[in-house]
Amino acid sequence: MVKELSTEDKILDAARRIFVSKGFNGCTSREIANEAGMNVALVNYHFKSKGNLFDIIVSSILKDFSLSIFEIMKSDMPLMHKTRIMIEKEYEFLSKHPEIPSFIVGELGKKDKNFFDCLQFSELFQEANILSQIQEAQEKGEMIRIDFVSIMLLVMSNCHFPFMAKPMIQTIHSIDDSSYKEYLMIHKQYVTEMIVNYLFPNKNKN
Amino acid sequence: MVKELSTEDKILDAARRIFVSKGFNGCTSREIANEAGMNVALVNYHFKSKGNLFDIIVSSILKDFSLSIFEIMKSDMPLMHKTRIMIEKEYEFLSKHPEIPSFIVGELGKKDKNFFDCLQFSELFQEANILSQIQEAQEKGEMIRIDFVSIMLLVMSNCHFPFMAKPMIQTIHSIDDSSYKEYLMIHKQYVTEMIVNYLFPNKNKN
DNA sequence: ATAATAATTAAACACTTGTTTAAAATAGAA
DNA sequence: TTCTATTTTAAACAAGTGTTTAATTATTAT
Repeated sequence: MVKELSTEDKILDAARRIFVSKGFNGCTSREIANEAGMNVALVNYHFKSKGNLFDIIVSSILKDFSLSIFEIMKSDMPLMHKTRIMIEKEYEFLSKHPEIPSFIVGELGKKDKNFFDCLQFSELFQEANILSQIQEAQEKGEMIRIDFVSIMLLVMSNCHFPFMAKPMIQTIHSIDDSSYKEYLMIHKQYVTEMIVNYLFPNKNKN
Repeated sequence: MVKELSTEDKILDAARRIFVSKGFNGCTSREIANEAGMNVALVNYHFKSKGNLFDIIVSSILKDFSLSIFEIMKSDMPLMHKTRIMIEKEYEFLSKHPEIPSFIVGELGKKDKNFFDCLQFSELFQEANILSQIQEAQEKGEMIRIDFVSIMLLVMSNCHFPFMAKPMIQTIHSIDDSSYKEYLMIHKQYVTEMIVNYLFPNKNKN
């Protein structure tokens, strides 16, 4: 028993698939309508324009993208463990949505509109207890002195880039999609150890 | 005294600027011709088509992109120093061409054609003495056991991503281009220490 | 059932796209 | 100069673009 999606949801699903894989300028309204199995005019009937539809998809993606991270930030875990889990969950999320990093970098960088504003990072940081937790760990000497945004940049660099670099790495290694997934799981271990060792140099070995 | 470029070079320069900042589908032949200060038909007279011009630009960029790295690989330095210099030079190159990482990820990932083939990585690795150097360092216990491509992925992740993430970080930090450049220089230090500490855990502190 | 509203369609609209054509301008060689 | 080949231009071309219109179908409320 397949549950039938509403017309709007069908369009949103199709639009997300196509926008993510081809970009805003790499696809047409008709292509999205066709993927959703319906007429072109319906896309503009339910959503005002192609640009408006794109904005909706982008907000949706950015929301998904930031949700898992902030859930972990808010959680009540020791900072080192939190860092490990953050990397773990990020690889998990990106394994399900591997095109998102390339999409964000490729589509959101060159637009005039700034999509990142809507994320309201600062407020979310305040809400999470992560900032005071970092300060505390640094005062105790458990963590090196480094600002929060740099930490996030280190984590994101090592989580997102391996997914973006897939075409290149696959060419070098001559491996298929399945083998690349395995390769990513090994790389995740390297990344976790590297970052944790760097941020928490005095940690107990176990 | 300004030296006048040839028509073809003027078109190539304009095409590179526009392709890099807007992508293949984000710009038009007329836009490129206009940027070069000439007629549309001239672009197709000197270069067969928009697609052909794009291919030429991509090869040129990929060549620049891989050149500096391979020069360092081939050089006669101890492995740890080589790693430091590689990160240093990569940040230097990307500071001059900050849009290249986003361009490569955004444009080369979704194309049917595989642009990375032409780089012939394997042959270049053989030519450089880096592989045997790594093996030697690992047998001596100076370097952890990790394959070369993973090392490169670690280095590239931490060099390229910070340039791609510029729009996002600037939004979070509310900083201008100049401050972001300073921020990158600090981040480069973090990255260098983190990677070198991880790859060469028994190194002498100085 | 009937009227009113919403959803869907095919067709058309005005505009931009990459590319080509044919004429004009320029340069070089005889 | 005159002839020839190359370079440059304006104009046109067919195809594709996002969007709108007007007519048709489906749904809902009375």
